[in-house]
Amino acid sequence: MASATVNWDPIDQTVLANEQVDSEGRSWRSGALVEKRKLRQWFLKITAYADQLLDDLPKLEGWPERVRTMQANWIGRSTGAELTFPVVDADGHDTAESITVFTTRPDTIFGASYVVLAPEHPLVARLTTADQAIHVEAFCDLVSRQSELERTADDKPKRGVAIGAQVRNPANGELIPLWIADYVLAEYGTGAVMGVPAHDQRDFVFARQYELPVRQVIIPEGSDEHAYEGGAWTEAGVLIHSGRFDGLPSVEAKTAITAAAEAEGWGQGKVQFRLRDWLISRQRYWGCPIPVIHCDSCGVVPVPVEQLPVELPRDVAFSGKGGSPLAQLESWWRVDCPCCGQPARRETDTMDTFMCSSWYFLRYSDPHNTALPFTREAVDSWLPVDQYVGGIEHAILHLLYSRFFTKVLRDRGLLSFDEPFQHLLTQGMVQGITYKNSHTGKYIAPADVADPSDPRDPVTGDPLETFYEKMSKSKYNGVDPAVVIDKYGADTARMFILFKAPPEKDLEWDDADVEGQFRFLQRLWRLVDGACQRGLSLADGAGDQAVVKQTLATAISSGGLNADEQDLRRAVHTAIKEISADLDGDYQFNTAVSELMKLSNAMASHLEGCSAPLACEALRTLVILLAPFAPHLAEELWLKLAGRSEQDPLVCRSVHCQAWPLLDAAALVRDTVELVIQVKGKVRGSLEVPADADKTTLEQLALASDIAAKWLEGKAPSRVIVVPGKLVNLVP
RNA sequence: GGGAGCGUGCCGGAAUUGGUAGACGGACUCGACUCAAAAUCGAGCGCCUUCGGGCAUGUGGGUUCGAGUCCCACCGCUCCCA
Repeated sequence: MASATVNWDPIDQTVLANEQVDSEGRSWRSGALVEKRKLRQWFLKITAYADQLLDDLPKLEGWPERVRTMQANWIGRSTGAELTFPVVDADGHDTAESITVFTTRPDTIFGASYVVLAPEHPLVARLTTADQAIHVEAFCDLVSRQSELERTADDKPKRGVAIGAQVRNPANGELIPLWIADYVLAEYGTGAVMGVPAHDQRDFVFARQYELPVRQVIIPEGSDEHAYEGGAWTEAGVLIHSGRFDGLPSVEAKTAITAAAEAEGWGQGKVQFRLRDWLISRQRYWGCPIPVIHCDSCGVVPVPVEQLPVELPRDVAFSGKGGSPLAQLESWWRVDCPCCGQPARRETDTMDTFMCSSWYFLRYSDPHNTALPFTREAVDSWLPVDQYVGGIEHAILHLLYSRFFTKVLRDRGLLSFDEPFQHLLTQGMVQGITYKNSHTGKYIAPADVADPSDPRDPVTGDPLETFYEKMSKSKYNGVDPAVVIDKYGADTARMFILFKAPPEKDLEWDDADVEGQFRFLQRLWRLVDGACQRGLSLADGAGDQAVVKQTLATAISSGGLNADEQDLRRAVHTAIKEISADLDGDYQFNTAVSELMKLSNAMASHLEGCSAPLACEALRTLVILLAPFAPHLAEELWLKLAGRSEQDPLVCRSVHCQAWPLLDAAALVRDTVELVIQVKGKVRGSLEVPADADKTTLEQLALASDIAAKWLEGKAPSRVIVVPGKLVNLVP
């Protein structure tokens, strides 16, 4: 528990963790502009795991690169040094006070021309001189009303004020002024920075504004001094004006100056993280109560194990006014201290919602256990999760917290793995069609748009902007899957969603495409219905592997398969191959559905020319391949084809209990293939050639072709590239 | 400003990882069926063309027999961090 400046959501009347405040300084839940407040709150020490959380990211090979990058940025490890600047009195003598700054550029210390404190820094009040007090107070007041974003954004002016005191640069003994400025934050590092205008852009802007000296101490290697017109020189280089470090490359100077500081007692190497401890206190009713009791004599006492869990009261009144309802329910919070028995007070803060979601997946391994959340045996046998699916919005909230919990539980010996999720799929969002009147700025509901091909404002008649955007009530662009399910059924809805876009991309919801998917399913029904009319049936295992194998054996002795049969078998086994690959590994459901469409198209043209066993193989395969995508229709078709008789009580004969079709690679082989003839890399035509022709044969065929005669004009090519089964490239 | 990713027909999107760009679907056009419409079926559908072909995957270069795919620079968009 610690006192800290926290993010306060004025709408929800609760505090928030840093991860829950977006880049505009707004609450992830309410959207309110977050305020800063000083409160005593509970934290989890996630910073103790900062190194591990960062260093283990490369292990997560099944995660999207960008999620790993986002986490790395969020943790934000920077290596540098803490350097101490003694505060001097009016006569220039060192006092007992000193300012410690954090910097990633100890190599630039000889260029420090001032030191800046955050306005909230505890030493500000004590060090401010009398003549500066009024300015300092006014400035601090101004800054307290600014958001973190306003204070630190690059394009915002940097403001500050000198507080009157001076410090001594420990590297060269120079006396430099002490300032406070809005761009220095109390929470980051030590809340103090050294100002090196020549080599830091913010310091440069600040120094120019307040006419502070700019002294260059690093120059580009092998070049003259850098002139300060554009701004600070922030790249690596060679040191100058740095005493005994002159001539040293800046990369080496970082270590050398840090070592000197350590030896002489004015600094030390330091690794700094952007990650802060996780603030978990919430002033809400809904949440798991933080299980501690506050006793005047014993202090903070954990609720004894036998009294856990602490349950929320049911007789609570929701006033809707500020603060937690629990704090207003004395009958709930008044308890006796478990240590001394004196009257004490139960903690009324509850835990952040992300606490529970950080380990819920572990509970799935042992859901009926009433004594423990899970046993080690159960959790180790089921976890880590093979494939996790979630939105990109969890990239640094839930997915970082869950990793942290897993590592803590591992260190407590409660489980044996380092990372909770092996593969991560960040699925896209459904976006609805959105109409906006750009003159009035108003959004128009699709139902009010009379003609979607020429959308106009029903009131003003203005032409409307049309685009797809994340669904939002205020934009009237929500889509209700229930409407589609009612009209077309769940199978159509599923097929549409899977086909329209790859899973990690946003999906533009378009009613016309839903209609198209519905047509495809109807086409499948007619295809199977037609087959049934012609007497085809899957009863007694017709069309399964063994039967087909026998048919093929017989066919070979009696002249082989006809053209329809060959084409159909190739289509069937291509579909098996492609759909199996699409479902395995990277989930490419959109191309899997398109393969189903191709198979259905091939069946429409070839089914009637095939013998019954091969037609049945195609029908059986189609329906089984369809089953994961359109489970209801697939079962109906299976029933219709008498794969399962209606009276058959055995559920195991359902299409969903059938073995996945096996690929017969021989079916993919063609007798002849189309050989593309290129001349100088350009396609000039193609030849029908035997599939098993060797390189020499292909070259000869290509050279003898009309295409070669026409384009080579009788000359022999200087080079011939042959890619068997694909192409021949003739280079004149 | 730093980082990550992306850029392909009218649209959503494919492309065995360097080998016929535009699969599959939507939209659109034409035809068949129909009194008519819907549905269904068939055909067409990147651009230009003197009908030989030429040009096309954001732009400009490069590597290669061959580049949507690899390399360099630039432009634009999205997200994350400032």
